[in-house]
Amino acid sequence: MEFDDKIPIYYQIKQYIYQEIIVNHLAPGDKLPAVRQLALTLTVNVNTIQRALSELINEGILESKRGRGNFVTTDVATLTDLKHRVVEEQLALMYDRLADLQIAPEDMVAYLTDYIAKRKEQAQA
Amino acid sequence: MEFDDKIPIYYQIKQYIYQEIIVNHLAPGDKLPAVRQLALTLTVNVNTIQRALSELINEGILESKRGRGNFVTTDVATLTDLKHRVVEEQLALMYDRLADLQIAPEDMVAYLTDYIAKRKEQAQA
DNA sequence: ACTAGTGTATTAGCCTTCTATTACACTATA
DNA sequence: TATAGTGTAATAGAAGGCTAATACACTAGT
Repeated sequence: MEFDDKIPIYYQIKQYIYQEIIVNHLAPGDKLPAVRQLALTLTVNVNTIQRALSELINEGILESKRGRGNFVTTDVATLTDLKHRVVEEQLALMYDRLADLQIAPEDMVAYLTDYIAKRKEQAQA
Repeated sequence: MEFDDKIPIYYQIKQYIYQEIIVNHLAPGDKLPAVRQLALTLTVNVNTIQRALSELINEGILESKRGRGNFVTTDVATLTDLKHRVVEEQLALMYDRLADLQIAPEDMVAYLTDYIAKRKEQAQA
């Protein structure tokens, strides 16, 4: 996995796990890989994994069962909240950044449409 | 100015200056505030300002004139490149993040439109 | 020449993040 | 009951970013 060296790795791992849950690669009740395995896979230290997981546990996203593993919460309400929160955060980020660049809301849609067309072209080439 | 504590301050200052140039608060040839003044205004250390500025100088966005000040380059080509680069980077960021969340390109526009509508409502309230 | 305003450089210290290592605690199962 | 698999905790050290303080170098105007 590639990390942005401007943002703490533990923080990027949190966001990655959010993602895995949101796109249902990790379903409610699923067991996560063992911390040592995650550390190998992501080529980071166990402590860094642990830091990310412990925050997710505090947020109620994961549940830790000592000696057995870490599991995605079965509280579905928490997970649907998560999905809404994350998607909206991404939209807000982009909206605010483009607004800072003095792009009007109406124009943002046009910019995005153009950009999507460009990506489609590139994908074909 | 507010900074995101997950991202280096010097880096956020660079982006802020990009912005000021793109929206024409800083025009080609303009003199920037003195480094000590910028440090006061943004409530950071002079060294942090200096780090941001020296990178912008390396990138050809700014020109330093010792004893006189820092100036926006008069090379207009560099500045129009900058604008394209920054806007496209923001779009790419959002596109990739939403793609990671398994939102199809066609749906991104709908999501954005909805979000803009939501912001408009909030603005009125 | 002096002085005020400017950029630049260097040092020391603090904090956070990340790594490496070791140890401990619990669970399941052979 | 031993052992393998799991989470948890604690320490020490390296690296990067930020601050504070001081000093130096150049420019313009008096």
